[in-house]
Amino acid sequence: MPRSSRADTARRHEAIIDAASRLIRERGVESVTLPEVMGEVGLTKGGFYKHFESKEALVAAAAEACWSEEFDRLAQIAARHPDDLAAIRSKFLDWYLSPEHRDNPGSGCPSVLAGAVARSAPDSALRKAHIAGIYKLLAMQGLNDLETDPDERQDHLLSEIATLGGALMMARATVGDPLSEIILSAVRRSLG
Amino acid sequence: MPRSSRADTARRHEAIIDAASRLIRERGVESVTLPEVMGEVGLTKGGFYKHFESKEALVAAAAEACWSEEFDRLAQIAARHPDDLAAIRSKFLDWYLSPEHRDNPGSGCPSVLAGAVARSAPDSALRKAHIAGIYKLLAMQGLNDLETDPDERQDHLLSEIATLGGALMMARATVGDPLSEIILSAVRRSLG
DNA sequence: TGTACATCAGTGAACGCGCGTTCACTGATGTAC
DNA sequence: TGTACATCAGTGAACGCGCGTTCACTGATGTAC
Repeated sequence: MPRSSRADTARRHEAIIDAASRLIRERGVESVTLPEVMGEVGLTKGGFYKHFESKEALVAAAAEACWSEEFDRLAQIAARHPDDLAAIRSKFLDWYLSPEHRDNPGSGCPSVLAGAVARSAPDSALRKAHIAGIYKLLAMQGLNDLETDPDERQDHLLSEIATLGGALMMARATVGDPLSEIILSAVRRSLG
Repeated sequence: MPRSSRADTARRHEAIIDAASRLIRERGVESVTLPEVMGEVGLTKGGFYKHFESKEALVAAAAEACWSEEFDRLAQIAARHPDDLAAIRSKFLDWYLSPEHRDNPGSGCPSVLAGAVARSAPDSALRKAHIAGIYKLLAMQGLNDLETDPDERQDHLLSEIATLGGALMMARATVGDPLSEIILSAVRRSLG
């Protein structure tokens, strides 16, 4: 199967990113292999380098896709509850702290990538993509300029985001034990 | 260098666990290799299997060691402020959300292993060790029997632990950006 | 619209590499008397 | 306390394996006229 049409190539390019984005969230950056990602799209590994410069570049693109998914999800919830910020927040929390989200990291929150980001080089494309994602998330909550000086609303928002990410991580690490569900519902109640 | 004395062997066994525990927290379970761990202790890789059945078994032992370290740290802080629970909590939070802790995962909180735990088999020794660690941490805070029914103190404690883990994870993922320090201090203020 | 040719997405074999694990061997340690 | 022997922690070469990456090649797609 030589040379594909431009449309096919573009479609496959996106499919590679989508597969990587899902697999990486499910099993971790280090455990996902290029042959596996390419196989998922129906291609052989040799062709990978016609799409990306390296595995690192793919991982960064996958992280971006993962953040886009998160923003789409937020936008969808917002569209379902126009002009009702409380309902939007509540529905988002319900989903975030649900067993469904816990059990499906492949289509879940980009926070699952935080460990890999932390271990990546200071100037890695992955790190840049992840930080950009966090800034965009904050901007969507109305936090456009971060202040170094104490600011109650900013402190509260950042804490809440940390709580969500931490709760998801703990719930996933304790799957199989009653603790997992207890964490999800405890945090859900705490966040009101 | 054939056969070592029992004392040397026991000392090396602990050294292997300590090295693994540090390296795994720094770079992730998948990125740490057995030759590397053994080299750290001054041995060759072949000898590893006289100490552990597999890499998996070492990782579980390393997780246990990592939790022990955490409990020692808590005990040390407690010893410095006898009968002053507020001071103990405050000092612990200061340390947990400090740039020093953020920048030294190798000697830091076991929460850094949560991702690997989540991806490990349902009955893995690593998962068991991690869950046992969380239960012991809760017991130290006076939470001996978890309730499925709402309980304000329990909800609050679990949320706080989630917040700490999430904040550490976010701060590490954003190192190099002002956001990292902002997260640490915002969460520190929010937790009072 | 048709023809000639250049482009380049994808193939599949090959590259060097290092992994986790096994194994025959070594020789000081520990044990039995 | 001394001697003879079994034990076993550690060595280093080797195992099969699969990784990320490279490359010569293929032939339909896209372009130029």
